[in-house]
Amino acid sequence: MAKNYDFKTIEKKWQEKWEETGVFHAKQDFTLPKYYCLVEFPYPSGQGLHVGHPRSYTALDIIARKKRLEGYNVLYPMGWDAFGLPTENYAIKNHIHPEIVTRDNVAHFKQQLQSLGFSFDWSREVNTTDPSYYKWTQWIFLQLFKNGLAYKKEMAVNWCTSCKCVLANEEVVNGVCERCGSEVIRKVKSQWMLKITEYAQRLVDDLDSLNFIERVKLQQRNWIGRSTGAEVDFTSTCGDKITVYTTRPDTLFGATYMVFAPEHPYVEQWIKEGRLTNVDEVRAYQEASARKSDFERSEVNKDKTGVRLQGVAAINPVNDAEIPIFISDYVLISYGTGAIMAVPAHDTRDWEFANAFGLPMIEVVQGGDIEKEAFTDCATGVMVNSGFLTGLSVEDAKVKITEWLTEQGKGHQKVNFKLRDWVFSRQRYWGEPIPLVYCEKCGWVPLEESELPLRLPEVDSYEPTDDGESPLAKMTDWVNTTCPHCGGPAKRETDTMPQWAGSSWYFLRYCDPHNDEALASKEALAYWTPVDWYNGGMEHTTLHLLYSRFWHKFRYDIGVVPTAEPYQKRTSHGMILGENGEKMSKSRGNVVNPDEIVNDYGADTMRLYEMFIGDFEKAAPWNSASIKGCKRFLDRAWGLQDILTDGDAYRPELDSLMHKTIKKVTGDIDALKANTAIAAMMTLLNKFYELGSVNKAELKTFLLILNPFAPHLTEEMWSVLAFGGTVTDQKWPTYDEAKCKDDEIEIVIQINGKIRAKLTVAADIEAADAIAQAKQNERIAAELDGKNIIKELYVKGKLVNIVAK
RNA sequence: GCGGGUAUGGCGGAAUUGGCAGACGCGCCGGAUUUAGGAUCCGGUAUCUCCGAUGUGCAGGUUCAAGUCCUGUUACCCGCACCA
Repeated sequence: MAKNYDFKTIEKKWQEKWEETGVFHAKQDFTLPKYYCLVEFPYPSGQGLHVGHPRSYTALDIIARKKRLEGYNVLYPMGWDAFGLPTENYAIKNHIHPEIVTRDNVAHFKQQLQSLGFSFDWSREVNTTDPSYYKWTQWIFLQLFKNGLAYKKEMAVNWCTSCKCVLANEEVVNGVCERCGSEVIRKVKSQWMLKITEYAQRLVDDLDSLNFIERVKLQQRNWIGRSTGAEVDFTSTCGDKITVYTTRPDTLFGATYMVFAPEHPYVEQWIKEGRLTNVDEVRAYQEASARKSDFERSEVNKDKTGVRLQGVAAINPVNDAEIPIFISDYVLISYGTGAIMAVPAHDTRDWEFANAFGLPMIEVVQGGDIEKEAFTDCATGVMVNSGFLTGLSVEDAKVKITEWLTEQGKGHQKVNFKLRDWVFSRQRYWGEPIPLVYCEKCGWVPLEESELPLRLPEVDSYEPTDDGESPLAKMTDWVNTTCPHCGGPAKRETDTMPQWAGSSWYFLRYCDPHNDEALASKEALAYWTPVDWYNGGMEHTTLHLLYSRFWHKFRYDIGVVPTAEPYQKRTSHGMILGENGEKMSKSRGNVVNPDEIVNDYGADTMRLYEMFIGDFEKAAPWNSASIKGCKRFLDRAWGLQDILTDGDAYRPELDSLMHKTIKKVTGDIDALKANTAIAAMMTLLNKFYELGSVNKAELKTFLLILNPFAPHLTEEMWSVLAFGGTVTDQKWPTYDEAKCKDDEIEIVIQINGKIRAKLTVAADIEAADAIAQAKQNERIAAELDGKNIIKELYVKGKLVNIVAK
């Protein structure tokens, strides 16, 4: 009898051996076929690893290990996205430098990851807080700045009252801070912005060429929010040109009023020019809406409010009709032109507003009942009351009116995006310093590239300030510097970059992590990029994933990288929930600690369980009891040693099952269906025990296909049984398609679609024979007695169905 | 409100093209072994009025045949949310 499998000793032994031999280091040989597997590098929080992390890491570890056995030069790296607020807050609270906190957290995370036996290439570990790393983050920022894609702007931003920091639009969820859940208010501040909107079109279009799961593509498309419509120029009664954006230019004849966002510049202008007769009322409304948070402003089912601008009206270019102008906060200054033409008969919001204010409606598309609700259907309606558009379909009318507007010089087709520019500065300490200085004479001036990295200075206090200044602002020695351009006195930018900066290019650094001359060498980038398979969380779809695609496209444009897209394939894992089906959290008390699982059951069991838990893409609740099944399976696999016999070929009775299992496991790994791959291996193992033996050829194959899932146990058995070398030296087993088919199959015989008998027949039996044999069956014959056969059919390899009355 | 997804035993979940629903695992029941507990091994396990019928959220439909396709509907989850 083999001794019990001592996972603690054996797993440690192999982990040390892998580290010692560097067997998982990507090879520097650029002639080999390559495969780049990537998982999102973690933020090394003080809490340590969450059981959710290994779900993603194990899935791609399986891919990486299999690809290596298939002969690929695999890059499967790991690193640390280590800038960020929790570290800074912990540092403030405990009076420890964030660098120390980061170092300790990284050490803990690394030890935890290594205890799970992932085949990461640790020689390429990167850390975003390392000056030799953020040197290149700063370098990329400088290129953005030099190319006009970074600009500073005074604007209303999202301000987290607890983090005391600006948030990107993407970081505000339901009006509260994505990170801490505190209230987010609007604050006017001068901010660094990145022109992601300049790439909106390409970010949408290029999705088509990528192998991303559909829900990721869809979410990015919706977030970018492209719409095609027209800009139409109205005229004010005092001669100003008022441009509005609409996706329904066909309804132009139905415009009965116009609405401006309260912040629209014409309001200010007309007040100055003394054209408005109700200035007090207008001012009051402007102030009231300015006080509201974004959240209040966007609350659903809110009654429409607004104020008419008395003294000025707009003139419709298509029929010279004079229509009133209102300001209302349902029109946003940040989208389109900040002004709309209102067509209450055919737009729900305009309909509500018109009803609240008793404004007239003109039906211009027939087909609905505008007394009851706005008729917004574009597909079925016919134009009415619309001059030269009358009688056309909506689609034709759109084309015709746009042509007309263009000819008349009163408008043109226009594409708009919901995506807004990226608010890039943060008023915090623990981030990359922005390498710019402000000179009274020269304005914003970039540091010389030779000055990079611009290191974070030591500060006395990391406390954020209530006035919205970065803690760095207090470091006058650091702030006061000289202008690289004119040599005069200048001040450094004291805001830092958001956490998304370092993660927008880390996958490039892995290709060549120790390069001093460039973010990575051209040769390494040409060989390794794009990433072949990237797995990560859905929560990053409109954050990290979108930001890094934007940065990558920019780098492509300036010739730094060889591809327009960073990631060829993107998948996303479901969350692991607590045992009660709720999200794991400290406050719910349902957190599972991965260290305990590894300690009690071993890394291989943990890996196997995380893959067996369910559909990889879906959320799955943790179940402590089920882990036992995985442990049992591995113990039984270990026990195969006791029933091992000689044999260099699969035994005939197992031949077909062996080939089928290889096929199933191979296909399922590629399709990210580890759960059914494991089920197939369990079935095979059960078969070995049922037969009471396994021969060498069979066991070798079994260990090879199990290896990516349970690398420690399989290596140990391979070694103990002296199969030669290590599993990592072997080739992934192949299967013979012909042998995956059975000679004899069982088919079902149905009468009127109900199963009445089963029959074993040759796999290649002809339909007529199958039906004939079916009818000879006693039971079938009895059932058919006295009935008329209406129809007989044979589905190859499946069933015979006889329809009879 | 808009967009997307999900719904299958006591539980987690299987089921390429419509073709034996419930693979695999957990749990449970029975047995063996064991001083005992645990572990292990063997057998069983959708439901019911049990030689037959019924069963994949609910109601219809198409088909020889529906978890799978179509129409309607409910519940839950995720994303967006006055984007003109």
